[in-house]
Amino acid sequence: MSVSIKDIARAAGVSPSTVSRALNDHPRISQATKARIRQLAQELGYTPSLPARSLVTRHTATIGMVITTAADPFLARLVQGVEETAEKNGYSVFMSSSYRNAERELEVVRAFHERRASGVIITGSQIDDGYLQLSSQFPLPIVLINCRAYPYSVYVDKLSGARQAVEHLVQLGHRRIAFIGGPHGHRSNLDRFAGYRQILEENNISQNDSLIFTGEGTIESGIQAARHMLTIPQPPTAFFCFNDLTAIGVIRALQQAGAEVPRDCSVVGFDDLEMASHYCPSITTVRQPTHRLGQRAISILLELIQGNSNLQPERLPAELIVRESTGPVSEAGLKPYA
Amino acid sequence: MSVSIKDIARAAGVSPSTVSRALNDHPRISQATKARIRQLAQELGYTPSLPARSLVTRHTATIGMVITTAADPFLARLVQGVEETAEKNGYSVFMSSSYRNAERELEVVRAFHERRASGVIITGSQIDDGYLQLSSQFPLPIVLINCRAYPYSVYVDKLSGARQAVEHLVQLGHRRIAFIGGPHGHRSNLDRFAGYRQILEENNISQNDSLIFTGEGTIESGIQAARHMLTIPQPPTAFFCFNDLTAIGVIRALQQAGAEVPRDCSVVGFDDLEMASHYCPSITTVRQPTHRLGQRAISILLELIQGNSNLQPERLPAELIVRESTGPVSEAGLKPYA
DNA sequence: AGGGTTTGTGCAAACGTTTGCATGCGCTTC
DNA sequence: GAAGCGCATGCAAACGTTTGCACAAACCCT
Repeated sequence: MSVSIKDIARAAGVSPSTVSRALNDHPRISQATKARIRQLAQELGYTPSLPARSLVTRHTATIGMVITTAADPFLARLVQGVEETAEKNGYSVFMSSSYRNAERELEVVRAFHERRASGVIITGSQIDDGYLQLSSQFPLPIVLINCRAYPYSVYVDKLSGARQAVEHLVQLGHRRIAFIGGPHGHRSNLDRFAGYRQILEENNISQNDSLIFTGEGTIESGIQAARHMLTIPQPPTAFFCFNDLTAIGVIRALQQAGAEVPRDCSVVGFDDLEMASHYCPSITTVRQPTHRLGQRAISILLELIQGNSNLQPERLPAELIVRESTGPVSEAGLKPYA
Repeated sequence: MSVSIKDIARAAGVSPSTVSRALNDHPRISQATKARIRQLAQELGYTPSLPARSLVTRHTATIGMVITTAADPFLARLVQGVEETAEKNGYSVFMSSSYRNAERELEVVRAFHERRASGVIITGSQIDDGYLQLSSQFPLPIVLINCRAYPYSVYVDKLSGARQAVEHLVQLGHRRIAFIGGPHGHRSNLDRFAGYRQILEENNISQNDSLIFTGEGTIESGIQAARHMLTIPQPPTAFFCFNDLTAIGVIRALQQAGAEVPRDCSVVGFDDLEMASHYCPSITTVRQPTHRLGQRAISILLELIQGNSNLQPERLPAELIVRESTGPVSEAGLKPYA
């Protein structure tokens, strides 16, 4: 249907190869012919067919990106970081969502490979280093974000982020600090928990299992966590949450129970969503360098595409952002319901 | 680099066409051969090349989706709606972001066309019905979301949504209702404003220009709007906001100024972000049927792809969700600063 | 036993590009 | 004025697939 190089050739009275060369600015085509052909291409509304071209050049100039879901605030600057560098190197970036579903994730990677994408960047992978086994099925470069078990990856040092967050609470005088975790077994959750435990230990605070809660990283599960913590005999004076959504849920539930944050209880989130700085109270949180994360991911992928496979997981630092949701431990604190 | 149909043919001692037919389950290939070839394809890690196939079938099974930015909460269910129906019909959906930049939007559409996508769905278009002029440059089906000036589109009836919202405020007794608009000149903004004016008029409330504010649809601009409204002699008793982010900004600024929502002032948003139901107070807002919006957009696109061009813009209803941020008008109300 | 049908496979063209090589032409150079 | 050269262009193969047509072998029916 679309107009092809042959149509232009016919209209210009030259061969298809001349048209191709003219459009690619080949030195051995006369200026006159180039001008004429370009004019014609313009008039006929010609757009080259990348599939056809890629067949011979073996290059699609396409990067696939697997995201969890289109509305994840974590993606905003990350995708931007990827796109900026990709564009500079002549690649286009296309996204497709996995919904954190392993089957679907593989389906998406397969879709990219079928289209012969030059490489793939994956966030929130459910497969993780399983890709090492799948390399014959997916013989294209893959870079993972926040999976340090896979050799081609960038990850944020969440252990250090968690340490900073909990240390901040300890320095404010808190000793009964709840840990509201995320989906069970996830590495990023383990890192946060490890940081939490390390700081408690370093400060000779004994770990109290009733202060550990396994959530899902949603507002809803934050609400549940806080409500649960209000039922135990000695409620915590501070919450260290898996992410900002959880923190929002916690704050919400505490406020509904009549408590004030941070007067009666401190809350720390993780991620630094845009919302975190605008919530009421604004939320103390751990920021991941998402833009840089994207930049590094695409850089590693480009290296991989160029054949350099001598790479290691790259670590990026996390940063504590102190805002209004944390304050000195209070004497009153939370009153348990019952 | 990748293994091709020819490699399998060589290994199986048959011709490439037999391999192709075997893999496509052609009826005239013996079961024995099919089994042997499939086995081989599996072992060699063969994945068909869609670019090559599409060249002859003239079908890429690919839908492009232009989004504003990967983190727009508006996209969550919309993309899902698109993907579900697309998948059922054998298409994959890929997204790329325009950042609300006209130049970049065209670049993305061009990228999809170069890759011979079967069609494109665009949200937040800066070009709008300009695509009618560009149809020779982009001879592929395009469906716009929320642009009713373009014949192939689905849009939400924001006029009605705005009317419901403002009427709700009027029924609560409010008469000094501020309108905090979005980016100037946008159609969706005009609709909201029209609904606002209609309801005022129908209730014999004279329009007061000092209660009109042009914002940008961000939290920040909501903050500015509210701060400004606190400086005028007779502050509003209610805010009708362009979107939920603006509403959050407004609420935030009011609270910082010592006011309580909804006791001293009511606030209505637009969009029903997940956050809206979890903010404190939870936000009365207008919900767009985003999932349905996506479903209808892809359905129209599929029609278009099948050659049915006898279509009209389709309208979907908006729905008012009443929550905590609105209440009866108070006697005290907001006190102007100065 | 001979014609017809069915069954399984291969040949070759085509899709829209790119690109190495060949070719034809006009110009310079001795 | 012939040889050589550079310039502009065309021919044809190739990329990985699909598919109409041809073909050969095996089967069936009378």
